[in-house]
Amino acid sequence: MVDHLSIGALAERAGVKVETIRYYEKIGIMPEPGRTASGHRRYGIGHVTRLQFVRRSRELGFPLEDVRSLLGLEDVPPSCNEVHDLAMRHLTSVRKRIEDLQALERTLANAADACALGDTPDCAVIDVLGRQAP
Amino acid sequence: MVDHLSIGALAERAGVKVETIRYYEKIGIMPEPGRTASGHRRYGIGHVTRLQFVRRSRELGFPLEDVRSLLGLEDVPPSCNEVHDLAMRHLTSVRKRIEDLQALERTLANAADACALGDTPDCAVIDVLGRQAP
DNA sequence: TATAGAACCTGTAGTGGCTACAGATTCAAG
DNA sequence: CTTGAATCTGTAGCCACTACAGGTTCTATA
Repeated sequence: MVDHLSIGALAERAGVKVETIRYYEKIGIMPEPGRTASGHRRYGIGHVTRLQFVRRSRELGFPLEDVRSLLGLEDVPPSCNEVHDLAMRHLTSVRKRIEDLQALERTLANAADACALGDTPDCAVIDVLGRQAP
Repeated sequence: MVDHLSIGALAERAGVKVETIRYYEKIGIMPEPGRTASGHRRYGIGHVTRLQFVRRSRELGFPLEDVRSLLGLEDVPPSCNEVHDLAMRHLTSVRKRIEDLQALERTLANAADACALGDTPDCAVIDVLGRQAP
């Protein structure tokens, strides 16, 4: 079975933009596909699966370097333990980002509330921004 | 009173890196300061206040374009209403990011849990990444 | 006063993860 | 055969810095 998908068809199937596919190829996340006589890329089902994997990993917030590891592009395909570790490290950083954003959300919401109530002489938001500590 | 702070002293006082200050100057967030005869920048208290405002705004996640507005660098200093609107729009986007990250966190945590329990034949994390929908 | 090393200067390139564009070629439908 | 869509390559831009190179100047100590 010969690869028959154009880059556009692959893009549609995997839910990724054409330019992104070419970018992934350039940085080695996607393998160089076959070409038609005139130079157009041709893809097969394996490429679809791989690209979907990459997309899903990205949606879950893994940086491309992690995706590289997950795909086994560094040395060998990673063991389940290695993958689990990677996922846990990522999970930790996601949780940290959530906490940071929640703190930020509270500060912002408080300032905006005070502003709406007009209980500071000037603008409460500007007020908060001008203060030293949160 | 003459400006007497070096860029390093300003950086320390405002909690911002020296390079960042020069960058802010280049893009017009910070005004061009006075210079010594030999060309070193000299800053005053006003610069400290302003830079702290910028830093705090950035810590609260406002993009530099918003900071520009908040500082009144576009046209006139913004009214309290305009600031409030800006803050609310930003708050909405922060809340959206929190929700997205929380959904992501659940998916990741589930996969990692399944992995730890070993209740999928292969690696549960890889499994999740390979799937179509969340 | 000599000197070492810290701090400063400018300008440029790199980061991550794409996205957008320019200018050319090729494909597919009518 | 023609037209318009898709593809090709290569480069520049996005955000908000950060890092570096290669130079000058300041400051503290001997």
